[in-house]
Amino acid sequence: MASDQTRTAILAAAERLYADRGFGDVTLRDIVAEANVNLAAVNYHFGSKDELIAELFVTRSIQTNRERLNELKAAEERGGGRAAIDDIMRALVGPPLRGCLGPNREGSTAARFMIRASIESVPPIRRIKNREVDHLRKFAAAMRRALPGRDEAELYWGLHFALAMAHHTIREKERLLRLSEGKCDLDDVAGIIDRVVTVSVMALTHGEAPSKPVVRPMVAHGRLTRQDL
Amino acid sequence: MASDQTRTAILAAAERLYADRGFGDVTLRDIVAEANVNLAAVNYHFGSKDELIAELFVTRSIQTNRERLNELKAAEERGGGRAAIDDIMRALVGPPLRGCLGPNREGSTAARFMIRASIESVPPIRRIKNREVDHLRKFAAAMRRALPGRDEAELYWGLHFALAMAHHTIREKERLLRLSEGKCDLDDVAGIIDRVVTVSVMALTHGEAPSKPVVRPMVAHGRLTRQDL
DNA sequence: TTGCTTTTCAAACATTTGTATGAAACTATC
DNA sequence: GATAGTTTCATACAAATGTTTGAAAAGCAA
Repeated sequence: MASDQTRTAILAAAERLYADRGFGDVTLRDIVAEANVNLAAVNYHFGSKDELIAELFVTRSIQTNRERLNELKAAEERGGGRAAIDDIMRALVGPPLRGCLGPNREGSTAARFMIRASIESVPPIRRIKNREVDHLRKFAAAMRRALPGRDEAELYWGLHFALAMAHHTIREKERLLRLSEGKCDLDDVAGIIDRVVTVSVMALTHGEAPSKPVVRPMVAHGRLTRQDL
Repeated sequence: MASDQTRTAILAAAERLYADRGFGDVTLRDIVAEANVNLAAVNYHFGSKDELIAELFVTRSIQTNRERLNELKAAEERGGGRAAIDDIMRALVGPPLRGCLGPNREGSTAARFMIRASIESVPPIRRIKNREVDHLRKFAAAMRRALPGRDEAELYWGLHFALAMAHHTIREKERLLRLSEGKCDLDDVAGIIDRVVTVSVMALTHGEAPSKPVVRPMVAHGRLTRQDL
């Protein structure tokens, strides 16, 4: 078996170009030029352009999903089989937020690619995203265990809003930065995660005390804290 | 001056096709065929394909923005110059949610077009969305008056999260429906607006009592209510 | 009608695009 | 080192697409 350095070079070049210029503006010829390989190599190694994009996206998605499930599992073990709702939401929104935001990730091609994939929406990526429902069901199940007796629809709305805040922050971070004239610190990823988790849990428990205080103890700037009850 | 029925026919056909099949799958030839006009008519009347898309989107955007500002103005008059935070958030998320969701809007081309524009993201639409910041500043100003002394960043985060929940609900309504197996009622627009407003206000006031109870008094299914403090 | 502007039309343009082909180069196994 | 399988390469293909053109048609004012 030959070294698949051509395959790898194509993947790296494609991810970089898509991240920088978007899916609409990058052609296969751009990619092979960047990767210094022949035009036909893409179809030889991946079958088609769409399959190349799909492979890029599933790779990163699997990464995020694995981190999510790891965090969920850890939280469940910590809680003796039943994770606290805070930790569940944190496991849900933490990985994608950490993966896409933050100053350290500034130059990360993977991060910029995932942001791009969240802004633009091309058919191969949409197809993969549609399969995400099965993955989310695991979180719905954990939430059901954490908040037994709670109306099912409420759980789904809470899950939905948590993803809304996380994804919208990733997708619209430039606009939020511009709107707030820099007052919102998009580099403080931990603080953002706390924010999203806190609001999600508030939405789910509608104001009741959470099962326990939010885990992360301190953040530099004034972020949301629970001061009710 | 001739009747611009050709212009109008193109706009209608384009909006319908884009709404149904997305921006990526619809060509100028599809549009002119649907409108029963000549291919060159698009460039004659609009200059380019992108300008046609832009005109479609600005028309609908202006509609939403006007409704928002009307609601905001009404709320400010009700409050003697200072609108309650609930009403501000409601003015922000109500119009787009009402415009895109609900069973009555099922067949509305405008609604489906705006949903599509929120899912796919093409350059001409992105350009227009970037100008939306000025519009949002008016809401930020109203929020500042409603919650004086509050940290500026907190206000922007609340605004950001409100938009996140509203837009994400519009954009991912099919997925939420599938994930919840129909348990989340996407046709109950008023209930959804209440939900988003309630959570947004909770995020902004982090658990404190709101300036007044949420306006809408009753909804059929069990939705979020404030029971804290 | 005459003359001028606006609008429509068929046709062609000029690229751009992803994909396919068939030969050449390379690699590894016997 | 011959052979079979794999990979690379230059090139061609074929189709789609937004845009342009120049003439014909339609409107309209005098």
